[in-house]
Amino acid sequence: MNYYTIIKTRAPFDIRQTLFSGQSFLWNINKDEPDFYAAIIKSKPLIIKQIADNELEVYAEDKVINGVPLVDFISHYFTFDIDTEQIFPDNFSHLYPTLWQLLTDYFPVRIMRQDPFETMISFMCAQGIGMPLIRKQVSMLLQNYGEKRTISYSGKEITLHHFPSPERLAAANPIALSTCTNNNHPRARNIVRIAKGVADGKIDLDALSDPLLPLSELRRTLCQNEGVGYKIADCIALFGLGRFDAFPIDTHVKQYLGQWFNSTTALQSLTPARYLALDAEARTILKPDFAGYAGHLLFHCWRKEIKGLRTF
DNA sequence: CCCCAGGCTTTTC
DNA sequence: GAAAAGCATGGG
Repeated sequence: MNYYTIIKTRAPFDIRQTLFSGQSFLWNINKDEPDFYAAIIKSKPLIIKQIADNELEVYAEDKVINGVPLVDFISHYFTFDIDTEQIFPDNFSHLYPTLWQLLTDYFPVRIMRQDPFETMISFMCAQGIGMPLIRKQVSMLLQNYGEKRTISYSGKEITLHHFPSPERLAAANPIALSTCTNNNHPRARNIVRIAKGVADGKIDLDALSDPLLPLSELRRTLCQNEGVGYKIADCIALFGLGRFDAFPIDTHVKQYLGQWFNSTTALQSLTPARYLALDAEARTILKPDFAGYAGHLLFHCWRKEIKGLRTF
């Protein structure tokens, strides 16, 4: 870690809540020093330490990451260009004053522009299990299939792992990989299969990153893969493809749509048809272009404030 | 043995 | 076509 810089954000930013809001399962908190966060991003180790509400210390090996100056890369990665208070409609605070009060604690949370493949695999691990178990699965994938990297930071050696490449997961034995998927064999099979698709170029994540691609088409393409339905497809779009209009609907989102926004559809079981109906409904409550971004803040707020669930 | 946890696929009407 | 049942695993 021979390069170090300070980044100031315009609005308050909470990296801890951001990293552990359930959008990323890659970043690790060092148990001995709970104040810094480390991960390998674009093959480059990064260490980030929050020193004030709007100030970060960033340690890297280079001033440039993925061909972009470090400060610009981090600003883009954590979407510092987005003002999270402004992503809600103008009349939102008047329509839902009690909710708005709860939400103010969550404006320092940002959605990250994560790697598409990493997001795809991570969220395929997220069906019907709790969030701590999802973290465990992804960290096991890193340990068993991700390239190991040791770095030194403040006099200590820290071990990190790359997220496994598509080629590496494509070559994995599904039975062996199932130790990383909660012993769920079908899930392991689907992960290996989709990794092969990406490695072969049959699934073109760069093409899917085109911001002009209609959301419905993007979702339809992603759903052609076994193990990916509407919800996972929308998560890949939102967290991995920078599509802040994508609005993933899971059990928690369904619950808050019913409770906070009086959706009657949300009170019924979540069928594909109702998924699409709720998706349309959410766009009338939230700004369509930022429905998913706002939805993630609502999701995190709902889980923590109302359900009292832990994310790590 | 029950239910729940950031769903998806197959069967059935 | 769409609703209902089945699936899959660990933890409380």
